[in-house]
Amino acid sequence: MTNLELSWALEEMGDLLEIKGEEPFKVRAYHRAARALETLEEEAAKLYARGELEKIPGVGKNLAKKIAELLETGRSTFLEKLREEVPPGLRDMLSIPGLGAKSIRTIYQHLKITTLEELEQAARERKIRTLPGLGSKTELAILRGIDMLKESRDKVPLGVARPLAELFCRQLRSLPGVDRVEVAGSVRRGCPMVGDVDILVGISSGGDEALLEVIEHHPQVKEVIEKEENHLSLRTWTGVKLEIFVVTSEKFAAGWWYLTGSAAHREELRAYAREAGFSLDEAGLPSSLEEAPVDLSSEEELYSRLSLPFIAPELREGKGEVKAAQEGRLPRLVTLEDIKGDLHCHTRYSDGLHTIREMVEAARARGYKYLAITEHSRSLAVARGLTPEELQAQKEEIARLNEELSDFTVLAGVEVDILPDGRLDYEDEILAQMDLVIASIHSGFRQDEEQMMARLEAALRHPYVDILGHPTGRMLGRRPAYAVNLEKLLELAAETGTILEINASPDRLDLDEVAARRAKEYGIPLAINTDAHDAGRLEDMEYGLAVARRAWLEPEDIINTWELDRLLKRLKRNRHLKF
DNA sequence: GCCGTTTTCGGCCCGACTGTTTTCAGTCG
Repeated sequence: MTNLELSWALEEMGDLLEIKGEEPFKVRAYHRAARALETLEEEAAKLYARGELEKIPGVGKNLAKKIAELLETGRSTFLEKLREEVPPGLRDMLSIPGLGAKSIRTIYQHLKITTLEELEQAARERKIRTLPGLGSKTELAILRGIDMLKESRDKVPLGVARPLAELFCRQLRSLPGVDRVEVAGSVRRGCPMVGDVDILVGISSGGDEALLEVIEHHPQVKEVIEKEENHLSLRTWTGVKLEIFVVTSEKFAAGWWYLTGSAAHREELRAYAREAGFSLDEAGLPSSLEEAPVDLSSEEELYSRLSLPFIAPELREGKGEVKAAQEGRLPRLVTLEDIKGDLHCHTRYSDGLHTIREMVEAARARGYKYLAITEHSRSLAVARGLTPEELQAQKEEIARLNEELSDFTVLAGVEVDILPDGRLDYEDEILAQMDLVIASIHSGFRQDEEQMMARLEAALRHPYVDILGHPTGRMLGRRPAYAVNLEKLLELAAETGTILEINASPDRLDLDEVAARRAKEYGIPLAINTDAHDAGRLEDMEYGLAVARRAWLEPEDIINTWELDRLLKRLKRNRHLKF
């Protein structure tokens, strides 16, 4: 049994114990051990063979025994007993924001509901509000939560799908007879949530079954869903559906275009081609992977045969990109090479993992010219928000570091909380001394639109707030956006000159592409920030870029593509200064 | 449940917000 499977088993035990009403610290012990197993470098089976299971942090005598049983028999009597006591369907309900173990127990005891479907029906029939301790707000939260879960059902975040796709591509490339391997589909288009991962393999001679067999037995593969001569459909242990297609190399270019999609883009392009008098065969537009023509050298050629410039995969959504290409209005999309710095990250001062120096070194290694350190403010106690004194100390450390560095600038920033009443979590005098201020909402998510907008408006009108962080507060598949009126927010940002963030963390991607494109129409500058809590996560910039590119944004629209002095001049706080 | 002793028991992150009820329990970050 793999570490991941062990981790899932412990996770499920923890969840079921929680619903059962076990004491929170016991529940946490299971969850902590599950996380430890998930991130464990070595296979637990090897540790077990050496009698060293208890060396795993968070694993003691009891859990070691349960893990040992799982490793030996592939089953757990404890888990099976728990499943008998607690209907496993209740677990899904834990993912509904605002609904916890106690409420789930109440619902189960009174209504005998065990699945999300039954729960949704009960909520629609207004039965939840009749239960003790539950009311109409909880009922609404349930309906909203189930809606959100439905949207992300059978989908994984790009942050999971893309690394997995790249892993399989690397391994496929190393196989004999393979000329070329590329990611296609929604991963290539940079979609924030992905249903399946499409990979195209180009081989020198037809139908190599041995090739697909190797992949079938890859350790990441849990099951084979479907197997044909030139197509393999798999599910990985992490629940991702993988579609691998094999074509001969001369069909690769057309096949790659076809498989990248989207269906809407293919249709838009076909319609254009028909109208412009091209025959589709001549143009090389396949209507299936099998029909991919053999005489196409690249996607660029496909577009140029239609007298069009290359259309980047992120734009291929059938949202006017073909017409724009025809009229020469395609954007010059922002790329990683354009990015000169990151304006939102955390260090050990608050809830980050690394020191300022370590973060700065990582940013320099990426070729950046500047990095803003932006810790949490006092009220966010769980994230060890900084006191004014700690903030001052950090500012001094940053100043010392800047003296050392000749080719790089560290900005002393802060991510200040917008409190539920609209005030900011630091005094103005403190904010005035910072190089850069991000304001974000981390509490009071359930306020109604009026309260929320009043709060956001107060922050945007604040003279020292430069950037609004993760503007809608959504967490992909986990938490819906708070009650924000987007149009009003954009109007306010435009009016007050406040920069809006595209938070690049793959858990957030907030603003999303629709809002970001609207922001551009308003002339609002955007910042793509990773919000990195460790040095490695600075790499999340690529996910923010995917959003920006899908939003048709150009380097000019993104302030962290600008040189530092230009960026600083643009900040609200500096507009009165002369440089 | 685990862990580290103050070594076999007590602390473990804990305060704030929300909804429900009417003084507090449940949930969350």
